[in-house]
Amino acid sequence: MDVLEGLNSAQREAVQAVKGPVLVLAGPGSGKTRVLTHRIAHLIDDYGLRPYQIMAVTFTNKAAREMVSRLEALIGSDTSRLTIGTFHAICARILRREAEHLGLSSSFVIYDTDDQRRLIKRVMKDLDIDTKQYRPVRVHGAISRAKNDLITAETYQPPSYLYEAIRRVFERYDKLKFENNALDFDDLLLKTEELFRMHEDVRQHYQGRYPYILVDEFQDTNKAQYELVRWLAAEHRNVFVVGDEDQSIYSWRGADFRNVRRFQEDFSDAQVILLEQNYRSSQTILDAAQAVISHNRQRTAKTLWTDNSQGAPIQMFEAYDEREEAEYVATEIMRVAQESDRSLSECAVMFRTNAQSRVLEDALVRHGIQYRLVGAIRFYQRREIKDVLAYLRLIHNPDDEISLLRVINVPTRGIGAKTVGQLQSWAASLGLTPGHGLLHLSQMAKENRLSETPFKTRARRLLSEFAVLYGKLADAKHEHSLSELLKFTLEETGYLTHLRDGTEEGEERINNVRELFSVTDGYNNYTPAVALARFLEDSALYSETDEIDQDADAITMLTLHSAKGLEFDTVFIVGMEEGICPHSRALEESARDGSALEEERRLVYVGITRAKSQLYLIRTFRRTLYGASETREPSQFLRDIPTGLTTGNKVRSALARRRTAASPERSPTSGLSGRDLTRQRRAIVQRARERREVARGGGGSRDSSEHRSTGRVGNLSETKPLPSRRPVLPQKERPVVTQSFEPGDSVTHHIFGVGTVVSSKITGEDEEVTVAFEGRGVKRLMASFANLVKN
DNA sequence: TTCAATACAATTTTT
DNA sequence: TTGTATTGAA
Repeated sequence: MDVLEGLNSAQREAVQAVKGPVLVLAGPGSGKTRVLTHRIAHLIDDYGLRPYQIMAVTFTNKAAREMVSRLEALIGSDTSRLTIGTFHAICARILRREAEHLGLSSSFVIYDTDDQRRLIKRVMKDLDIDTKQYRPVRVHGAISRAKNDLITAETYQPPSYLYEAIRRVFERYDKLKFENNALDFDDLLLKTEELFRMHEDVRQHYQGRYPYILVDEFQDTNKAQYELVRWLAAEHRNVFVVGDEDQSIYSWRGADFRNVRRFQEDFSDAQVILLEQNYRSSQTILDAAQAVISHNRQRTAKTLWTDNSQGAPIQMFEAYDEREEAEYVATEIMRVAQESDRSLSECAVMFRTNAQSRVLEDALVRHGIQYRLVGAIRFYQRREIKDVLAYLRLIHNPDDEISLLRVINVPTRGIGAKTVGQLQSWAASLGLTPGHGLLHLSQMAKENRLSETPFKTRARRLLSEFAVLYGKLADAKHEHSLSELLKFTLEETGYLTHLRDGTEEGEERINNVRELFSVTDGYNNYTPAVALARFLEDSALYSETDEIDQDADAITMLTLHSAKGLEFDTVFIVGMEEGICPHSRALEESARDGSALEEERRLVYVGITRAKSQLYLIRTFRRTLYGASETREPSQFLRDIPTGLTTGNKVRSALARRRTAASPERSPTSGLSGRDLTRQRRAIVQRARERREVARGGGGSRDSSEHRSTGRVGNLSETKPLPSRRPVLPQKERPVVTQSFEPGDSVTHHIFGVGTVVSSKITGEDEEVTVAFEGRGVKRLMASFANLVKN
């Protein structure tokens, strides 16, 4: 198949510019992903490159996966040798291979934001730095930003004496992290850059290995990433970067769209190709987007154009308050869906802050509209998942103190701060990390040498019990498959029992943990040790931001940030008010420096350009924020849009608004006082939520797809369960409880062997069985997990 | 050590 | 208003 077929001339040019540096400036909806995949296909099919000579960097794992599948459809040849991934994933791989050059162990774990903050807090406590004056979050931000700029603890120059404390934290944080055999997200980039800079032979190896490099979303690279690209491309200079300054919305994470300019300076012979034809939006929408973004000063002007028709005017609406706003969105969605016979999946509601989603959810539930909330609480950030992962990480890497501290008293074992402190100093006195100290302790316990330790009776007992438990888990990693290890860990630690607190939330947490098995099952082909390492790596770098299932008949609710890269037929942007969009923080900052406001404008630009044919820009007259209700001003960005492109501009009088808000057709419960109305509505939402619970929990198939993914999915009905939204691995059937156990029953467990049932009780959907195993002690097991067989 | 009361702060989040 | 982190009593 001809990979050039169906491409316009600019796209074609970009695909065929094989040699030398190329910069593609790609407007929204201009087919840049298409260009990237077709270019790779061209390199392989027509140019005769081997897949392993190409490195393609994307910004999310999801984008990488998408590119692979598109590519496979395009060329059908083997893509497994291609290097496609995020900077972080590619760097992690390189670092593990080259660990020895940096004095690292290749089994390092990767600390996420949460781990980083915990460690920073600890460091601040150690250094006796006031966490009120210096917020750990801020300190972390400062350190992370420095690292993104390739600044290390040694080269960090405190901008004022206030920052001297931060420098000290930075130094100790890095040192401790090293002792924990861990790297944080930022280190992955920083250390790889260091590797290339300090080790010429290594650098040459990778330069030779990857003569062709492609980078997507180049406007969102930070300095570290920029330098990495520079090192890699220095030899062959076949570097192809794609970006759009106008869509740079992550500067607060260290991204610097000026890298686009920098690229043109550093590679002065770069071909610059503009993709200006928009295939996505109506003329009206494109015009509005251009009108908004043209007010930014720091940008290269572009001439976006489209062959698409003028399309419908942009619908403006001022609601009385956020409830009416939500109500309006819900009724409009129903109207649009009915009139145009479109799937709900063609609709999206976007907002600046996550806090805005709640009222919307309520309205959608009331109207029975199915929705998907992107990026609520991410699966891997859930407490229960992080706890379990911390156990596995500790099993993998005993030096990981952050993980140890996380789990040492979860479930509560009576090991508090004081005992932990004793353990730390005892281990330190032996020259061990606390994790290795525990392993040592477990050995001593076996040899009856606990009296040689300084711990007092209670602490000695509790600590040694935990040490023995940990020793057992650590031993188990060599024998069992990953899923078995996970199961063993859950059983031995009693973690699931700990979660089962009788609340529905507890059940949900248990289900989440169970969901982990569907992931670990995918690693069972590897040898145990490799499986554990791979799994930890993948889970650290994997975020299922939005496994958006395009087919599900549900609308999508998401922040403007997470909307980047997506498109919808109809888009609602709510909260178009000063203080929300642009956000008040940005307004404060822009008093000193206009760039914060420019980024807010880009955010709106991104939002607008997601829409294909219909756009709604909605604001309120009055809104309750942090418990206080205040009148609001329309967003300044609305003024940028010519009135000729819009409709519904009339602002009704305050009186009329109030009447609308309480009008009979909107409120079936009219006649009630405001408070009663609220109560009534709450009851309705509550009932709808309960129905949802029933739909998910009760009866036949226990598809828990809505828990598995990042976001929540609302309004699941019995008849239409959403398909699984975690495409990573196929879901395995959970063992169903088919037996019930009586005290005295003799049972067999595949790890613990033969035992006798002591007691059994039905809890929720499961059965909790207490069994005395011969020589292995008394265990409490979940019947659905344990696969107990009656003898 | 644990749990409940209280204080406090509050964007955005590709890794 | 809401969620989380810290503090103080049992």
